[in-house]
This record gives sequence, structure tokens and C-alpha cells, in this order.
Amino acid sequence: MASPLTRREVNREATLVDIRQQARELLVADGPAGVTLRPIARAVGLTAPALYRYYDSREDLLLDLIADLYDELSTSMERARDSVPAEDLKGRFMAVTMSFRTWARAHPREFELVFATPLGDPGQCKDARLEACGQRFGGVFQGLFVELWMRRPFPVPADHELDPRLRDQLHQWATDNAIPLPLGALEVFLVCWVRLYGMISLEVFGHLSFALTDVDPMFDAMLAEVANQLGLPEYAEHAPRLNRR
Amino acid sequence: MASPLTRREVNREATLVDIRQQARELLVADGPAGVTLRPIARAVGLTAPALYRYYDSREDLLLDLIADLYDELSTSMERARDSVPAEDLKGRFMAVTMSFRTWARAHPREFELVFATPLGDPGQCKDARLEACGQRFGGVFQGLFVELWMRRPFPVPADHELDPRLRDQLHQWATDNAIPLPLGALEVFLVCWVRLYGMISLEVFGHLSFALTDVDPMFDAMLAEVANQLGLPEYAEHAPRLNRR
DNA sequence: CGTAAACAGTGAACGGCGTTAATCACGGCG
DNA sequence: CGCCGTGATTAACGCCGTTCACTGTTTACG
Repeated sequence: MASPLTRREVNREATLVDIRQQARELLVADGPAGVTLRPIARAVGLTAPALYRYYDSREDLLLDLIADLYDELSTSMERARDSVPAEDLKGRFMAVTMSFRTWARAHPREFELVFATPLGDPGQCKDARLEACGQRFGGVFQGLFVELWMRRPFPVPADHELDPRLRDQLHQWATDNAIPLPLGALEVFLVCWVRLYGMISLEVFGHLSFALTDVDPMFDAMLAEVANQLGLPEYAEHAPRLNRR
Repeated sequence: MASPLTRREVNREATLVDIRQQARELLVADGPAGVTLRPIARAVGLTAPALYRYYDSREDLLLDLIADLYDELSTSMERARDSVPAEDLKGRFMAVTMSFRTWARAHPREFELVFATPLGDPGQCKDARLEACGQRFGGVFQGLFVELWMRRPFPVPADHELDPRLRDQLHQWATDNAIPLPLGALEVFLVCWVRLYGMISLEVFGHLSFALTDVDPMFDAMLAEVANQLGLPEYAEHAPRLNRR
């Protein structure tokens, strides 16, 4: 049988993607503040109030846009990962990380919207969608990290070396998400995440320009350092196939 | 002789600080987007167009507000530093760093405005004032770092270990600002800055909540790690006076 | 098949926004 | 005193998000 979607539903879906597309073009052109209803509506061939048939509010539309961008980023990172053979874990790690940075530099406005919009003080996300998107995004790093550790464990702090308060939180996190890693490895993961995010957002927001005109070499150096900490030897750099399992 | 300020000029100055004060209250209450002219004017006892006697535009007012916040942060960091005896460099380092984080956590809206507002793509700051404020802010860390290295040098990468592209930029930076440090030390400085900024902005923007409910212990751990890298021994923790000069 | 309900869309309107223009009052200086 | 720069006002323009009353069109059901 054919699709159970009525003609109206398919139209609706098309309009929805059209709206998001135009919203994004505005975002790119004028920044987050430039994403306003009337120009979006005009570009889609509607009037502003019509958008309320699709979103409860501008805020709601923005949330959907953020989710879209999150997904795009996650997809591009996954693709970068899968473009490297599964045995070459260092290659995959590098590919994913550089894909993150590449996306951020190519889409600073989008990066700003996704990563520098405070998620409200209630500690919870504003939206379950975003929670899921963040999960997927983090999962790319996390999955790679787990695989990395499983295949060839690297030195991590022992449990007793961790601050008990930190240890408890890491334990909670590990059990909640069934992450089969020692707590020390989780701490290493977080430290890596901090360095990666810190570097990229500093770069995108221009807070490294006081010292550097081109962040590339410093980013490469940081990546190499992190890779080293993760037990990914340097000699595999130009011959990634060497470290067979 | 009395002040060369006419009564009008002193009034003007008072109104200016009043404006910034009210603007900040709006910032705290409603976030950057809530800083709008009419409510500010109302709170100061004026109408919106009157503000144009004081600022060219809302943007200009925001810039001044940012500069104010920058200064407040710098001042509080300097005070934290000076509250620790000059010989206790580790204590000063800790004090300054924690003061930064404390300010960011206590003023998330302000932090967002100051640190997550992209400074325009032209590479240059929008404003010379901000340049100066950033200089002062960074100077607190930088001054401490220089003093640290001068008094007791810690291991840093040698010049030939640095990526030539990175080395050249660091050299440029060092000569432009007359920083009497080896290039490797500058790289260490940047890495520390990345970790510090990364951690704090991740915390403020809620991008660590996926794993941690309380960032305190992880921040402490990072601080300890950084201090260690900077040759600040741990045993000074509870007896900061031990390492006399 | 026909009809009622659900849906998509419109134009008008409200209050608020940044900003400009015309206008008035007054303090400081010659 | 007179004059000019300054501080402040009101009115207005065009934009914004959002609501409301209203009109067609599509879907679903008896």
C-alpha cells in the first residue's frame, strides 16, 4: 500500500523543512538575532502569523533549528569517522575531531547558536529534542573513546586517586549510561572534551587572536598531545595502517 | 583649585553610571537580549531618545557595559591575587583562577555577554576600549605566569620541539608585547588558558551537565593538574608559606 | 455523496523595539 | 545680555513577536 500520509501532511513536512532552511540562511547572514519571523515567512511565501501553524513561537522554531544543526554536525562527524578504516582508531579520532573544528569554523553563526546559548538555569534542557541531539553528538566522541580504551587501554588515574566527590559523580554517570569504562578513563574523557571545546570556542569567538593569527598549528599540537595521552602513538601519523589489531 | 568639571559634566558622569547600572540590572534579569533602551531610560527617569545624548546606539551602550564588566572581573581577580602574600605564587595562582570561576558562576549573564559574544570576523575588536580591557584581563594571568616562570622555571618544550608555524606566531606575540618568556612557556600558557576557559564556559553554558552535577571537584582537579605542570608543588596546599623565596 | 470538522492561511491590530527629526529649555561663556 | 551647545521631550517610522477574527480548502465520517 502507498504511504499513509495525506497530501496535506506531505505538504506540511515540505513547508517545515523550507522554514528551517530559510531560518538558517538568515542565521548565517545576520546571526542569531537576525532569525526573525517575517523575513522567514516572506522567503517561504507566507505571512508571519502562518508560521504559528508550524511552531508555537519563535523560540520553538529556534529550538528546532538548533536540533537540525546539531544533527548536521553529528552526521558530518560520523561520516568523517566512517571514512577511516575501523582499525585505524587514531585516524578516526583525528578525523572526528578535525571534522568538529572544521564545521565550527565553517559555520561560526551556527556554532554560536548551538554551543553558546545557555541552556537555562534549571539544569535541565529546555527541550527533550536537544537532550537527544546532545546525546548523539557526545556519543560520537564517547563511542570512539570507549572503543579506544577497549582495544588498547591507556594509563588513567586509579579510582583512589580521584577526588571522592568527583568519583561519585563519574560513577553515577557511568551507571546511568552503561559506560563500561573505569572512572579514571571518564575523567580523562572529560578533560579531553574540555580542551577540545575550549580551543574551538576560543577560536570561533576570537579569544585567541590576542596571541595567534592562525590557530591551526596550536590545534594540531593539542590534538597530538591528546592523542598521545590516549595511547595513540605518533609514528602512525603518516602510516595509519601499521597498528593492526 | 577645585575640579575643572562644570556642574553639567558631573551630572553627565552620574547619569552615565546610572545608565550602565540600570542596563546591567536588565542584563541580569533578562539576559543580553533584555537590555533595551526604553526600560533603561525609564529606570533612569528619561525617555529613550535621551539616551542618544550619551551613546551613539544601543550597540555602543552594550560595548561600554561589556567594558565595565571586564573591568569588574579584572578588579576582582587582582584583588584576589593581592589578598595572598606575594611569595606564595601558588596561592596567588589559585586565588586568581578561582576568582575567575567564582565571578563567572555568580554572573552567568555577564559572562555570556563578555565571553560568548563573537567579536566580529574582521579579526579586530569592534572597539579599542575592549582591546584594552581584554589586555588588562589577560594581563592578570600573564603577569602571574611570567613571575612564576621567572622565580622558578618549570619544564617547557624547547623551541625546536614546537611546530615552526606555531613558533613563529608565539615569537611575534612575545616580541610585540615584550614578554620575557621562552616560546615553549607561551605555549604552556595558552594551553592553560584553553583549559581554564573551556572548563568555565562549559560549566556556565551547561555543557558539562551531561556528566556532572557539581563541577567543583573536577575544576579543583584540573587546577591541581595545571599547578603541577607549572611547578607548583602540592605539599604547599595547606601550608602556603613554606616555599619562601 | 455530502457535510462537519480540522487545517492552512490572511489581514488587521497591539504593544514594544531602535532610531530619527523637530522642537523646546536651560546652563555656561563671550 | 545674548548666544550656542547641551539635555531632554514628543511624534513618527519601520521593524519585531504575537493574537484575533475571518476565509477558504482538505480531510474524515455517517
